[in-house]
Amino acid sequence: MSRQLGSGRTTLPQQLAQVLRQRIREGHWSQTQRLPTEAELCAEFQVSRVTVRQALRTLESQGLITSRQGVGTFISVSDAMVHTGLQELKSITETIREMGLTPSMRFSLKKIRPATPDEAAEFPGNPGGDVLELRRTISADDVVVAYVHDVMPMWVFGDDFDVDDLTGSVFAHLGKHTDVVPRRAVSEIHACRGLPAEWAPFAEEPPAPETLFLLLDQMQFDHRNRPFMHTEAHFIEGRFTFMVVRLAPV
Amino acid sequence: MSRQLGSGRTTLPQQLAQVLRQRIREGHWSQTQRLPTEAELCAEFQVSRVTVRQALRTLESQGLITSRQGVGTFISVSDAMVHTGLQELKSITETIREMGLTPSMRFSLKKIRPATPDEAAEFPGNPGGDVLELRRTISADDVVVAYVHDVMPMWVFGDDFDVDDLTGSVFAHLGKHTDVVPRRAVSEIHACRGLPAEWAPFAEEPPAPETLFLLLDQMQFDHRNRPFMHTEAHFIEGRFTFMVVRLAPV
DNA sequence: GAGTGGTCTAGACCACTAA
DNA sequence: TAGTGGTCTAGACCACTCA
Repeated sequence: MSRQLGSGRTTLPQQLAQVLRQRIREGHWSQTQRLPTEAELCAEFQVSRVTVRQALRTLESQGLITSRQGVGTFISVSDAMVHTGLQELKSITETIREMGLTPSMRFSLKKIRPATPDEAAEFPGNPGGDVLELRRTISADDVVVAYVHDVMPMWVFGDDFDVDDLTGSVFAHLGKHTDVVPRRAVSEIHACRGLPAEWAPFAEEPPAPETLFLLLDQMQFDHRNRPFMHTEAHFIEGRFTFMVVRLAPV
Repeated sequence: MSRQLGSGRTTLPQQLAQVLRQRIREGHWSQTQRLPTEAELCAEFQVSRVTVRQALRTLESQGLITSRQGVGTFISVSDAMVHTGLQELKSITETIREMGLTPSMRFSLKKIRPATPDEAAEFPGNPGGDVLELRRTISADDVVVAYVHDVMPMWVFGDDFDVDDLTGSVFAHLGKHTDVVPRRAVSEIHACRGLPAEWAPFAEEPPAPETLFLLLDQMQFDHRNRPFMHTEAHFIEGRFTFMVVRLAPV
């Protein structure tokens, strides 16, 4: 049997990975824990082996499958739990959704202001020199999981931007109203006790002063390699599990 | 000019990435911050474009370069600092060495004992049922940075193993004396206050009870997808900076 | 329009595993 | 020995950037 992949905006390996991920989730191969051979996947989806292998490598880097030379390709998570690893760049709300929870978000600050000297250096080539500062509280199933502070240069939004347009996921807004496509982020990870003092005026449900946090301090870059967003996200330890799939150097 | 890559145990993209990394470090292209075109790299190293692109993708995932369609490929770190990200599987000592520091290690426990029921479930197919338990303190430039607890099934080492053989890096020992090749690891990351109580008999330079740690709790798998090592590493917050390069899904 | 990176193919050969 | 995944090539066409 042969199936037709679409010819849309996404790449073939991306589409194929999506289909295979779906089948794994649905338990298509749960009896044997084994996927079809690469040749069989080529035939079914009418794509080259390189394309199949790239899709499989994506799933492997997500920890879903592993291959053994001379043997085959196997599912490496037995249950339906599909963790999204930190090595993959996704919005926080999307990550929550993939965990099967319902994300929600409350903005406690949306402010356009001049960039500080540090911010001006972080975001070179920002005509006007203004930045948008956000503070928001993110919840999963109505339980607060993170306090997030973002700074973005105003070139991202263009001239006809109204801060009230920004209501839900920042990534979703970017996709709809701008040509900024997030491509990579560089994050530092820290352990941290208590929320920084500067949060005091903004945290509407302030955590206990001794609360432990995982701090993700990250700069995000778009498809043209422009830094477009600096995020400090404080995740309450224990309410959110971070995973990383680490692979040996190619 | 054409250069010959070796034909050794490593793949061509791997070798090419190594050469390019070296050149970046040496500042070959620091004037323009721009690498040769893909076609030029193909010609110089006598490899196909697919090979060149795979090497470039490796460097990109390490945060060293970025490409822009229609323009070129550019160096994305200006100074000689080369961070190794968490998304890459390396031994702790190697990571320390790449930061330009000198790693050292002190074992406070090396013990062969029967596996607990949990451990037996973690390591299926372990004839004899014994595990090697390690507790070690890792230092960088003689400053303690991490407390590490490892459990490994004894099949890893074979029959002629003497615990006294194990003196330095565990990964290095595996490479020399066994056929286990680390391939991937799945890590959970947590923030944590104080060292767990079970460390008390072993921590020779115990940290203050309120010390903040980043805990990496990881299971490592070898090239045949066998789980061979469970590691709980407590890193003292601030003495070690963890970075992750996060990429948008292919 | 010239040149760059982005995507995809068909096919070759090798290394490994298991029967 | 047959079948699997691992590696690599040559070449095609497209999308984007910039002069």
